[in-house]
Amino acid sequence: MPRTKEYDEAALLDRTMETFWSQGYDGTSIDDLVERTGVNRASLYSVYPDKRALFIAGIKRYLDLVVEDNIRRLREAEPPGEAVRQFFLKLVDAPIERIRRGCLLTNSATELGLEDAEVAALIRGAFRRVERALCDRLVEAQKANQLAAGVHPETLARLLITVLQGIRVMSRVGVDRETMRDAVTGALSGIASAPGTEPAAGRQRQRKTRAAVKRTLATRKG
Amino acid sequence: MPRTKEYDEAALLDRTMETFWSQGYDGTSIDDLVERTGVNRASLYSVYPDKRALFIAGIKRYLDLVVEDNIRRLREAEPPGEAVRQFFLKLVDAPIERIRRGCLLTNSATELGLEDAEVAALIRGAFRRVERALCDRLVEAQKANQLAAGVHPETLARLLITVLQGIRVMSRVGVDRETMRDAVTGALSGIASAPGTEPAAGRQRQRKTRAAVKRTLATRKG
DNA sequence: TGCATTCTGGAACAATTATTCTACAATAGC
DNA sequence: GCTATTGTAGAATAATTGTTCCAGAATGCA
Repeated sequence: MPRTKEYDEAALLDRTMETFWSQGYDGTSIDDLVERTGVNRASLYSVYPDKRALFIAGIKRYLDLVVEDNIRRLREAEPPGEAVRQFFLKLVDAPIERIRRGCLLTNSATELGLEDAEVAALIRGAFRRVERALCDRLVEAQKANQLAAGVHPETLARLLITVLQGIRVMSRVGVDRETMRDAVTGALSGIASAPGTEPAAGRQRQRKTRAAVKRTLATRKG
Repeated sequence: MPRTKEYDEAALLDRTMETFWSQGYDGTSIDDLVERTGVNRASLYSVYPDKRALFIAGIKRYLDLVVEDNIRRLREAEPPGEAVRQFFLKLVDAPIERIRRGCLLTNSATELGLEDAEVAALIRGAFRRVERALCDRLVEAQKANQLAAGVHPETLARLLITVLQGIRVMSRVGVDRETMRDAVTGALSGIASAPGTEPAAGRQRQRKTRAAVKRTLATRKG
């Protein structure tokens, strides 16, 4: 009986997610969404009761697509130590536009805080899922002798999600890659960098080459 | 000749800073500022040309008060390793309202990104100042044998500002203190916890007591 | 006591906001 | 082809936004 829809629901979700991701919650107007999704105002409101619902749908889309994809990458790469390492190196070596966008969860966390309890819970849940995935791989890495025996995987995993969030903040305001790479290097110092290699005792690994130190000092002046 | 002002400029700045800190840039209206500062709209506009200028004034106030105070604490405490340690422990043990507010710089970084180049530069500058202060103390700590010789202070300093930002994100959405304390513990694992004590080799220090592990596991379920 | 000058309170304005409404268009089954 | 039903386009609404304006109030110096 009804007239058929002219828009694609998946595409609508993707565009909604992207818009909130780039512009934030307050920074995105319904008009923006109408324009970016190509879907009419009335149609938007026929599916979602209000702006907040659209936002939550965008967040959930982000969880399903971006976060789950990251977790999959983390879980599937081998060996485990290298999976964790590559996960963080990719973070700072991503294309510049991707870096500048940051993370929808990080951006929403600071923008909304605990103002919206449901959103906050979604964000905390995602942090936990990533933490758990990191922890699992660190346990494996330790068994495979890619992580120093004295390290507590849970503690390191919690350091790592924190570093992840920190990187996302700094990358938003154009902090240089070298600084972020150093942060990652420091955080990963307990993990063997070459597969199967005995990990260096703790932070020994993070000593720089002379060239790297020079680069760092040069950056200082700028 | 003129009529005397009825408001206090320092108080105006403080209230402006606090309002943007709690509510963000987009989340704060001029009406909010009029109400919270007690200063009339016309008076506000007679001193600052627009909302953005008020915001930048608030940011600068934050730099002068909060950031400088943090840096002073970091620079003056002794011994150096303990100064760094206490700096981060205080961060996660702060009163709950303080925790929930997060950091004006972190919040602004994710909200505005590079949209406003001047704001972004102010934020990056502050990050750099803190990083430098951390680095200086780490160099001292290393000389005093409170930091393992193999650790590169600059690298660790960069890890630490990143962790600082990450904590500020997670504390906004109510991540439990235990998680954040673990992150800090992990980040500080190379620093001797008792003054004058030989630092543990790298991450050895972060092994938990049995009680702490139990607490962690209990948290998992909730 | 004036008068120039600055501050203050709030009205006024135009733009933008989220949301609702109304008129119309397109389809599916009769 | 009619009609019930759903989608669409955009006008309408009411609230809020940042900003400007104006009439009056208070001061310091002549």
